[in-house]
Amino acid sequence: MTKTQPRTRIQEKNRKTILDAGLDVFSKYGFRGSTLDQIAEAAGLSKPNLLYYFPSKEAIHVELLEMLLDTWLDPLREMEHDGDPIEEILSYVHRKIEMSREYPRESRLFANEILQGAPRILDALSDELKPLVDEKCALIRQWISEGRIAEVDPYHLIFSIWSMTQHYADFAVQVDTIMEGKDPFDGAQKYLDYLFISMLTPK
Amino acid sequence: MTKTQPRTRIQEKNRKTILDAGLDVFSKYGFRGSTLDQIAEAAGLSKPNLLYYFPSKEAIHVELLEMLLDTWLDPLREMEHDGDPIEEILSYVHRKIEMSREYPRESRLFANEILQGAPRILDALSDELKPLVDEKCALIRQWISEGRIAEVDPYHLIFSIWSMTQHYADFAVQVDTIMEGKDPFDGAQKYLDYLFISMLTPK
DNA sequence: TGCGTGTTTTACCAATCGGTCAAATGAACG
DNA sequence: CGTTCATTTGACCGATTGGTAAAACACGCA
Repeated sequence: MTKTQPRTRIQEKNRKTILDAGLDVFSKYGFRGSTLDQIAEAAGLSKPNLLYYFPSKEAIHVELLEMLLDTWLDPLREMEHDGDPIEEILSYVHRKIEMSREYPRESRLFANEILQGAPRILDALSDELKPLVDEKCALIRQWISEGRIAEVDPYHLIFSIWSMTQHYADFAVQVDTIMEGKDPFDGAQKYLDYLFISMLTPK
Repeated sequence: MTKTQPRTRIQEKNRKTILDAGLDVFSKYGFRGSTLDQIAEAAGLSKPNLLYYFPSKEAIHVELLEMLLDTWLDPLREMEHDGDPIEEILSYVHRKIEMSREYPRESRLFANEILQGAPRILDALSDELKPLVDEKCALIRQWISEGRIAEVDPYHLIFSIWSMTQHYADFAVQVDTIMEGKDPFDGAQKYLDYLFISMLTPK
């Protein structure tokens, strides 16, 4: 089960180059719509050279998805019982916004995979994502029962955080067309803060 | 500039069948990831037969996008100056939710196009979508200046409506995995009502 | 210098891609 | 019936697809 480690410095570098190029292409066109030639050109390598480092197109995609899932759920994991509930939720929103700003390609890669029916990630959604979401929803319900936040459906609360934050990465072209040059992220953070404070502060 | 009308009943029927099959395939795999063979099989027709009704793969895609845009903006157009601002906004949210429930494929087709950089729709975004959004944002600002809704950024307000409502169509696989069988739309509507009333009701 | 290992390229393959064409079929009508 | 036009099909095309094989190259090291 241990992953084969790159042995040389050049292998490490070229694998990273290929994965970065693959992220560029896959995040735009999805798995089926992407070609090895595109990835090869983006990486500045020849197509057979790609296949020297990865056994197949799918292997590149799978490795990208695995790397993605590893880090994608971290922000949610960090939402914990300790502090003030609303601050915990706002921090989670901030982390998600920051990820959309810093890693928009990863967000789009995920969106593309889900749009295509999540063929290579569905098991991970059931085995990793769902239990984590269930756990955090139980935490949110506890906050509600303690009267520390307003009574909202925790699942839809999480969906709304995901959708609004990832929207700025996944639909960046549309957002940029409408906002015309202005950076959307600062305004988004202020808006989302206000939104969740309004909704979650107990009456 | 007038569109060539189908002349016979059988043409009308087959064109509809092809467009429906194209919507199935394109909404899942995007333009580049979809093949004429897939569409032909989904339509129950032979590939050359498809090309008897449409000149090319792209022509099918373009016609789908044009049909989509025609109806996609209607819910926003209906948001008007007349009634109570919060009711107007909630009605818009309801219409958007209903479109995600009734036409999830159209939502995913749009999402795929935007993810791929909107190559066939970017002009329409600038020429049709942006002016409409600008107009409605001016309306929202007027409501704010009249003190009838809380002071929120109208652009991010619209983005948040789009993202949260379309999320239930675009990420249906993920939502279903987490909600396990339960219909998400009823809960979504209740949640979104509460969210926007909380946020928009003037203090 | 030569040797072995790791890396890259050239040439190539079968399968699939979007699309064409001409022939075959179907249906309406006198 | 025969004619005409709309429809469907099978055979095919060049380009592109993911992937392979083997030779060429690069480099460290004795």
